Amino acid sequence: MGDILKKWLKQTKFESLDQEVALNVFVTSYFLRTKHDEVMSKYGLTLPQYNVLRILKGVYPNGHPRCDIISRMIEPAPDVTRIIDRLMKDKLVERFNSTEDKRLSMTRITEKGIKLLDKAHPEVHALENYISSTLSNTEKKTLSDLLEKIYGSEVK
Amino acid sequence: MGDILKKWLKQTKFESLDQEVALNVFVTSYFLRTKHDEVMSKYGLTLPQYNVLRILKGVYPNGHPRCDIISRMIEPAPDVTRIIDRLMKDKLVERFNSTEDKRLSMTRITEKGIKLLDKAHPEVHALENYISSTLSNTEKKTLSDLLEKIYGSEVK
DNA sequence: CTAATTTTAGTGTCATAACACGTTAAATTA
DNA sequence: TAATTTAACGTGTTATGACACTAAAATTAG
Repeated sequence: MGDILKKWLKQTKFESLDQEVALNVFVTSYFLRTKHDEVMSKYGLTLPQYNVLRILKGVYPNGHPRCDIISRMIEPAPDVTRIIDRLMKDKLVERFNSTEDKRLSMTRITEKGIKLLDKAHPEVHALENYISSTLSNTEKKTLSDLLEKIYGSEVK
Repeated sequence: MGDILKKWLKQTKFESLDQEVALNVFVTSYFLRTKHDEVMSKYGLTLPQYNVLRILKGVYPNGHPRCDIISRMIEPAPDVTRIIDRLMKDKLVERFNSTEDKRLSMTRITEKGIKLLDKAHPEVHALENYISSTLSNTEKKTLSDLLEKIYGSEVK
């Protein structure tokens, strides 16, 4: 029980089962995040940049106001303005103003941005499928259910 | 299935079950990390700082060389030197040189550092127990096992 | 219909993180 | 034993993140 986690952290024991679960979530997340990050950096993207592009691709050819982008991110970043600035510099997204609500700064992914995502897609997919090699379908569903229980109480 | 995750990300569907699991790990991690971070900031600590202190407390009254600290961290930080610098400034840790291996820069937690951890401990504990309210003991073990399967293949 | 409040973005500043390089000491090899 | 390789740190630089503040537009309250 927990031998793999112990090896990772080079610890011999944990304070509680709850601590062990929490640590396992952190370590797994770090593990997958790092792998994901390595893939994206091959395409010149940081993880937050990739996430913004992914969100924008979902509504293409429409755009999203900044606030919407933040609320859809896995890890909401306070500094989306500058993330978009950098994506703009690479011409992966473009900005335009909403006519209905003049406060809104809309961002749309460009053709170039979509092409980049498409190019990276197989590798991202392969990474997600990496999980396949270790878990059965039933296990994946169980895992998802258990994780959702943890943060579910605070999702409205 | 996955309704909670869909709400969090304001998405209506996922590409695959594997993607869903990965996203769930990320979201759960973000959720717990943020809560953890909020607790630690009350005590003037960042998450990496807390982790370094926690590791050093484990070997007190001995110290650890920098490289050992990194390898025991949940999220190995490349910049541990400066993290330690800041902890030094607050007199929460102290440095000394190893006599056996003169390359090693050893760090030891101070009394003040231990006192700070002890003070924060109940709240950290409460946070870990937060998971208790949503999962049974059996579920916690299942969850830990499944998570370890994901990253286990690369732990030696 | 006006004034106060809320929402949304952007900017300036400071702290932190990431990355590459240089230095020293230990370990290994010739 | 000398030369080379490896390991461990620290530092300088650049990029990114966090946070507070400002401005503009929309919404709500009176």
